[in-house]
Amino acid sequence: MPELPEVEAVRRSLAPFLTRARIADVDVRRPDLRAPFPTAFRARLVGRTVRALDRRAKYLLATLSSGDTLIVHLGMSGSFRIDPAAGGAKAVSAADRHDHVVFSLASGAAITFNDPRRFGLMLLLTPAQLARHPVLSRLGVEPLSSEFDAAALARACRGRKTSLKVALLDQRIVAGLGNIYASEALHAARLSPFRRASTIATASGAPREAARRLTAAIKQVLTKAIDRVSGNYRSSRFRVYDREGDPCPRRNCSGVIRRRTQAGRSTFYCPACQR
DNA sequence: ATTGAGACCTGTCGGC
DNA sequence: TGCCGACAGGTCTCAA
Repeated sequence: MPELPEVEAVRRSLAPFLTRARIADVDVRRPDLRAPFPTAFRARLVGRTVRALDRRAKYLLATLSSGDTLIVHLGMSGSFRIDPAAGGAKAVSAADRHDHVVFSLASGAAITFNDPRRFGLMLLLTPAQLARHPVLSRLGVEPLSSEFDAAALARACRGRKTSLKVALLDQRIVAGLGNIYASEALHAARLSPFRRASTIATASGAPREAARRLTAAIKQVLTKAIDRVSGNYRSSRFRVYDREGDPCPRRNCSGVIRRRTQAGRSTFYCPACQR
């Protein structure tokens, strides 16, 4: 499920339950996610209050009253389930074999982390560690922030010989884009996924027209996706992703969506209107 | 320094 | 029905 829009939707759904909540208990059922669990994980969480729940790229960051930050990455298949558990009558949902961590809150609510593929990650960092931890310090600009503009994208792509699509998946270039929205944004910007990334910038790194279109497309695609995923809106999935063989959804384009592999991942694009 | 390939792990789907 | 390969929304590590 998780690229930036999905992670943001998860953040929004969890925030009302977690913000200012006290953690009453933590049950780690499977500690073997992508990285080993922090030592004393439970001891450092129980009794703490969650001050804020934020997001950076595809990471969720829960700031605790102790000053530590709990970092969660959903990997490919991670999700959270909320059991509001109105006091007493335990209407707790059935346990699943991929329920790996259960956070019990003082309110009686339970927040369960489920992740079949176990590519997810949990870290517990002190403020000093947070400031320099590689998973965060290597991330590029947040695409929905005002810092992200055509100049920033062009600078990041300058001199890059990889394809534009592969560059968009690089979290150092745009933090939070994944395989679906990279394809979607390139289609919206009418840019070929196979172009060299460097072609959106001049030799000195200044933005070309393509960089402006791509920046706007990324912001628009992500913003719409957050609305859709958050359930504010129901629209029908994606314009090109997983639509091989369908007609191009662009008005006045008679192309057909194709699929090709780049860096081991599927890219969906319209050969007629993406240049 | 970049870049691509492979690895991690489980589930699902289509074809035979 | 059962088996098998291909594939899946992510990221890390390693070798060229």
